[in-house]
Amino acid sequence: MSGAKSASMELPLDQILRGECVETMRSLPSGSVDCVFADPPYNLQLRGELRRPDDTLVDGVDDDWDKFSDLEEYDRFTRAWLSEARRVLHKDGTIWVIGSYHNIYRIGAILQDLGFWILNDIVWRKSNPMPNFRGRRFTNAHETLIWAARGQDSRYRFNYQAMKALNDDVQMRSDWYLPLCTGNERLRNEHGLKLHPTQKPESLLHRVLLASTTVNDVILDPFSGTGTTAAMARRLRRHFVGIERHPDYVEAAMARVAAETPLEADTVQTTQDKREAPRIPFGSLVEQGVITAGTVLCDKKRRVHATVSPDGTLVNGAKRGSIHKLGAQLTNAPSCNGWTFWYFERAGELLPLDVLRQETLQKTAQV
Amino acid sequence: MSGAKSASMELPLDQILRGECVETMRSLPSGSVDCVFADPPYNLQLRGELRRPDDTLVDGVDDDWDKFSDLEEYDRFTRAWLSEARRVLHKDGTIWVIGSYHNIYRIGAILQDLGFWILNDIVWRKSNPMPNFRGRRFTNAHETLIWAARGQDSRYRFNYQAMKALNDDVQMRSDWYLPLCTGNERLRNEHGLKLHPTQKPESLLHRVLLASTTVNDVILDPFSGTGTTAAMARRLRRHFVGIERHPDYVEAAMARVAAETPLEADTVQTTQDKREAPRIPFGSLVEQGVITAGTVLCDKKRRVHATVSPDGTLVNGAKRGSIHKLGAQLTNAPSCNGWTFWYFERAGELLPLDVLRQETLQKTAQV
DNA sequence: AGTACGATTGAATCTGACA
DNA sequence: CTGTCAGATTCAATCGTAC
Repeated sequence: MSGAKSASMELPLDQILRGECVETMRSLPSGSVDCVFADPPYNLQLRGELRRPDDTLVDGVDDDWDKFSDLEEYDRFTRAWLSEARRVLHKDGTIWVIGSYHNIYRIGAILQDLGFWILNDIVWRKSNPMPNFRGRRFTNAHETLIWAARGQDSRYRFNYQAMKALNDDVQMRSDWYLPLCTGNERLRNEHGLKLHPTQKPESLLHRVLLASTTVNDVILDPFSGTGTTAAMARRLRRHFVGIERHPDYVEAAMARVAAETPLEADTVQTTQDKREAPRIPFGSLVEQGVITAGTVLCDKKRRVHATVSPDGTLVNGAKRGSIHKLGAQLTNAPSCNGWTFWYFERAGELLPLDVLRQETLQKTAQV
Repeated sequence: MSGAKSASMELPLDQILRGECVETMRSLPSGSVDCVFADPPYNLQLRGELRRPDDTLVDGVDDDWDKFSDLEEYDRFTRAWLSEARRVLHKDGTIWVIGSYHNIYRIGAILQDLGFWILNDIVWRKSNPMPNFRGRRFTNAHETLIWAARGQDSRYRFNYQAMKALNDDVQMRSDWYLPLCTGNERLRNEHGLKLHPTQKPESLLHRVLLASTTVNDVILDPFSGTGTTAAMARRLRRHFVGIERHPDYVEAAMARVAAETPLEADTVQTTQDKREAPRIPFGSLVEQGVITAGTVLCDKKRRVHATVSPDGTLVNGAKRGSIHKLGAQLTNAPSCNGWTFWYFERAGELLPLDVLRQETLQKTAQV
């Protein structure tokens, strides 16, 4: 993506801006960020205090920033910041919003109303959730992230192969199993108490950024908090713009970012999608003599055959076409990937054409 | 609960009523059912045909009942049936609604607007979801159920101990891992094709009814379909009222219910489901910082080396792959167990990766 | 009878570059 | 805007058939 970078010179890059989220976003140029990650107030409607079975008090979220008089006010607030976020987002960009059942249905509906196009909802399954102390409901063991493109026709980024690699070579699913942010990772004040009530784990942002952004992309976090998004952006060599109202959080987040060492440029690279690899026309392999005209190809089960022409087309009797077209035609399929359909013989072994393409790619990449 | 039973004499008990859902609900007395389970149209908005990589066609949901002109029409429809459902529901009753990201945010917001009080959202994690064939999104591997009381002050039923027993004596969480409805359980027509495109698994309704109703309670299902709710109600000795528009489905559902034998009253709460085997992808260790990107691994005799990438692949020169694939490649072996092949250094000692996996497993035993 | 392998299938908002 | 075409893309289960 990074179509957004041309406008990025006006962006205050790699900073946490202290200010109200909507007002501050108004100062940012339109279409200037590649991705938004937002962890807005949850509108938790806790009635009174909550105690554990041993009578200790649960430190719930009761900060002022999480208080809204009613659903309508929460909706107005949500519509305001999501509208600004959409303006600032590049047309091919995506947005992530995390929430719980208290607020995620308001968020999701308003996202759709504003024209965002939902791509997935992701369930963050907590390995160590807080138990339900009263035994009146199911243990609330997950939070929901909505991942949406700016619009229905956005050509958004999804690093499919990197996600697949991250999950032992099977497709990454919409349910993610990750622990809460605890221990050393959790920022604490001078009394050893948690600095922020809802600090998100780095592993969550690591996966979000790895899935939907690339190196040097700009990520906007309008509710920056302790700066997990910013820190992970720096670690993964992305850029960030954070917005945060509370000066203590701004300070803590910038210190955290400063302590973060970016990964080496060559180790931050992930498994590439084939769509992004340089395209090699089959004909160029014939030109380069990687495969010679006259070679007879067949499919894996040697049911159909074809001969390579000097112009890179294949010939079977009166039929002629690209490796894809002829493969589709001979199998009566609507389409065909000729690279994996056609095989050639080398040292008595049947190998797919794709092997030749990979070998050529590696040779040219070394230069 | 069963506070609803006084009014149940006017209810057509244990029948599937043929008719439109809103109109038919109007004929039911107010406050007369203890629980509602609803599986409304999802408004999928599929745009074209979809083929698997092997060129077979995916049989998508293209039924007329799932077509709406726009979100506004879907919202009107949703508000209408949820309003009637709320009227028919006893003041201490609860409602379950299942959906996907296409519709669940509309549903959740309207539930809240109408005064329902959300108790949990439940994630049905599918053990065998359909993959994402184009590699453009995460595998859509879950659906969401919202569980809500009629109002904030409802004294609703939740069978906490039964749920705990069902879950090996630990609190039941909000994420449920259950297979799709397939095989013999799936109703089929005379051609062996699925009778209904979206039949829900019995295990799901089993858990829903066991959690939130008691023997002899009345459950209303306004989108009855193949009658999974009705069948499970009968099996668990509850009563049901179904509503279904299509006469074929009404007939099939009633036959299905007739074939269902109620459990003996004393065995109703003994069913137990299997647990999921724990699996830790190597990539998740990178995400969680158990091992950091850039770390150099080697084999036991330090003959080959590789560097850890952020997506959990290993890199050696131009070669990249999972811990298993790269190990196999570098040793020219047909396969390789990367967990025992690769070693890292800790306190001057060379330890296999498997040590990290074991340590992580112990810390976060998956449910 | 038991095992091996192939065919089938599931609520899916499922491509993108270039002329 | 439309049209064309290269070419990227699947996991878990169940069921039927062959051996």
